[in-house]
Amino acid sequence: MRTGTELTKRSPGRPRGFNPEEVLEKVRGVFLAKGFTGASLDELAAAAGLNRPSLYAAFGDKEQLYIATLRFYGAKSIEGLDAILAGPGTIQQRLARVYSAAIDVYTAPPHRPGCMIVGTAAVESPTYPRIGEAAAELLSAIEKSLERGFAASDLPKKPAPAARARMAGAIMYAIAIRARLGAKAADLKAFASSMVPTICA
Amino acid sequence: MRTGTELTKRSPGRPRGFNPEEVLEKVRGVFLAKGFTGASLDELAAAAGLNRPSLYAAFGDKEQLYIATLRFYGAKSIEGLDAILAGPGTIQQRLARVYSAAIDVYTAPPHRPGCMIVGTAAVESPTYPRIGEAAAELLSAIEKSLERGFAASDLPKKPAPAARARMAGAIMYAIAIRARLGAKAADLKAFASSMVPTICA
DNA sequence: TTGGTTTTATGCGATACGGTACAAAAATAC
DNA sequence: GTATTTTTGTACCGTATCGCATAAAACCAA
Repeated sequence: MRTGTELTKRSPGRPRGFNPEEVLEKVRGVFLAKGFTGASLDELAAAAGLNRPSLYAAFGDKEQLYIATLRFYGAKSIEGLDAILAGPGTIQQRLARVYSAAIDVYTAPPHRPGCMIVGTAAVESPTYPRIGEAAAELLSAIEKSLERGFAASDLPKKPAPAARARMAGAIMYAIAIRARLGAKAADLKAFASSMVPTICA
Repeated sequence: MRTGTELTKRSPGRPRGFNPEEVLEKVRGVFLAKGFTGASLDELAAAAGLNRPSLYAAFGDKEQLYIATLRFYGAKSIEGLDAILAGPGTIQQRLARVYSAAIDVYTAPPHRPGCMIVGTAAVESPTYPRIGEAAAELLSAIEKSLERGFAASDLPKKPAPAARARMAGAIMYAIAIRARLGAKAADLKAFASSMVPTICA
């Protein structure tokens, strides 16, 4: 590849040996399994395939790294949510697909991690308010996505799409909690299926 | 007081200088605010008003102390739940009272701690399976209590009381999460009020 | 080649943590 | 009173932790 075709302007000095987004994805697994306080920088650096000073230089301290990971994970999740809600089928079918996909992720072996926001960020909120704020923003964004889905559906406008979204979000968070506490995917899917008609009533 | 009137038979050796249940109550505040991993034995011992060896002798290691606290807290919560559900009024009124009381506790200053099970136990489940098991048992007991309330009500038997209880529990867990992430009590109460008719439909 | 700049890698250093050993204290049993 | 038993308090040990200091490595510019 010729230099002129490269869009990324290379700054002087030694280039990074890693892609920041790939690092966030690898680090996410550790935070998701162990939580913010339970994850050590050694584990995080090992999972990312680099050493602590590199992590530190790229993302700042552990709290900043966690928040960056949380936001990255949240953005990806909302993309997936929007994609399913914009897909084919009735709103009931799409909502059921949202829950099914979420439950598959939440109950993935070996850790049944649930959701990173609900399962790991919430506990830190009193001690690390910035984590709590970021998590609250993400839950709000998730409910906004659901609200768009309901608003674009043919459901009656009472209850309001925002009210349906709060309810649908609440069911999602509860599923995430129960998944992390060991609930079986089949039970969670049965519960979700039973809730879809109620949310869409 | 004469020795004969004392029901508790004193065993030989120096008596304890503390009441175990009172210690669990004091320790609960630290676990609730900081979580299991985030709470240090120094903080826990200081909150309990005793020193680490005494804590250790009475309750075992930190994990056992946390689980004892969690079970104690859960039992107290379920007592309160049963009491409200056995009180006067329609099931709708009683359920609304349950949520209102929970929200008052969940949003108490200064930490807005939410629920200990949802807010602090869930995160530890992958790393400390016994904590996860204890937490799952408590959620199950909470839903059993709700189920008893619905079964004893005059609501139609379809949906089944157990299904109503799962839904009511899910709403409770979601409220606990949002409380810990900073949601205002008024917003949570409005949400809970909007859900009561749906749960009791 | 020489100099400037940024990223790596090793390693350190101070602290905090969980858990326990050990001796003093406070009660009962004889 | 003496012995026994249990709890209490201090002090300690080994380890894990976070964050950084320092120097080598890898790139660009001239």
